[in-house]
Amino acid sequence: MSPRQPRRRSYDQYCASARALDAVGDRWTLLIVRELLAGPRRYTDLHADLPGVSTDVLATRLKDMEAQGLATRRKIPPPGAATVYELTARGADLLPVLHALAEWGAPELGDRRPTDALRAHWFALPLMRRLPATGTTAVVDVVLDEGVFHLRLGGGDAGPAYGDGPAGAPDARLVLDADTCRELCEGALSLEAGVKAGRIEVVGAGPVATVLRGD
Amino acid sequence: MSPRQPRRRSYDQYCASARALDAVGDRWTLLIVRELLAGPRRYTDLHADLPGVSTDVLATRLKDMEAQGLATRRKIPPPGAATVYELTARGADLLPVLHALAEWGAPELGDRRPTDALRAHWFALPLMRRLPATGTTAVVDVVLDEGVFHLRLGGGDAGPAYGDGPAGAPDARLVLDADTCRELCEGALSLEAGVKAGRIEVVGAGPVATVLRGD
DNA sequence: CGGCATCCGTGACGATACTG
DNA sequence: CAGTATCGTCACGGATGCCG
Repeated sequence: MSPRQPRRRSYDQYCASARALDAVGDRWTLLIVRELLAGPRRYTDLHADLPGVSTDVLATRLKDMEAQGLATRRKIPPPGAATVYELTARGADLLPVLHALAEWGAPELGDRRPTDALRAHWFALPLMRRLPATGTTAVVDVVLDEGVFHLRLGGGDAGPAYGDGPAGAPDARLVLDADTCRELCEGALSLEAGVKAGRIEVVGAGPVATVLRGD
Repeated sequence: MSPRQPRRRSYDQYCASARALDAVGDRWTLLIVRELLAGPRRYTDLHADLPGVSTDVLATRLKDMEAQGLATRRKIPPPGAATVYELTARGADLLPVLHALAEWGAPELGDRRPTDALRAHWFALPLMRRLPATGTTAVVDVVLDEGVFHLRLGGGDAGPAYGDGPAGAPDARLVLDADTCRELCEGALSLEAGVKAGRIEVVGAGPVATVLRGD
């Protein structure tokens, strides 16, 4: 019966980095993690936000991730009866890996190529590192033409630190365009300078909005 | 003439993490970086310390990394006239990525499989994060049955933070076996407990050795 | 001997079509 | 909606050969 999975290709090295790459080094795997870090996702949503991945590869990766304890399948019963994929705690622990990749990759962004897909929440990872500390946990909505997502700042312990699901009232709201967002991520533009130049609008009256404005 | 390399396969996503994976997401690339983080290496050395990589893939990766500005070729003129590969500053900036991968992958090490290759310096990355802060820059030699490597602690700015090249007199020396080293990396064993149990020997009289002993 | 280039068999990948 | 089936192509791994 068991079709004897022909043994996933391993580096066969007794090395922590090589073991990590055995688990998540396959093409598309870390990008699936990036998507799931924003919260539970349906198969079709994943396929839509990962342009270029073929259906069978996506299905295979999700199965592998499940078998390795990185993700789980779950049925949601309410009206929107569907199966969603969700990271386990072990899978969510990959956040620092994606953070490091995003920080290193931000300078490679450059100008947007005509073939480049774009989703608003892809800015979440590099952006988080560029925003000032808020002291306490704060939720910031980021609004771009391409979409909206929210960041949870200051509280790195409980679950994913960004998402685009339903949110309560945020502590502040940031309105900007994709190019401004890129300059922020690269560090070429400071939040304060962007606000002064009128390229970034900070909405909100609370202390978090005040900190973001740089006052 | 230009054979028009059919364009390296890209994710075509305007996302910092995806751009990073475009550059270093290919099989073997990050492991080559791991090797070069220890210092300049010859082609043959790389091939020897990356068991399983085929000669053409290694040559192709090195050429890609050179084209992308991650590594350079250099001739060393003295008696050992050979060409060595060396990371550029941009390539060395991948250290946090490998750190994050190593930290995540350490719990996956488990028991050593009979097929697993092992090199002493593969412990350098996860081990660095488990050693106490030394205040000032310190060089620690780590001695295992499989080989020796040294760590530069406390001074993360100047060049690679580990290596196995020729070293001057270290500030301290750590002697242990591979299994003890694994438990240290996983956090299952503290340095102090290992010393008390006689599984780790700390050699040296200076302040760094004293800190490592946990006094 | 170090540093690849070439050839070949296998498997992973990408696109499309189709199904419960 | 959530995949499975099929197929052509390309990347990978292993072995060998060439060349300074």
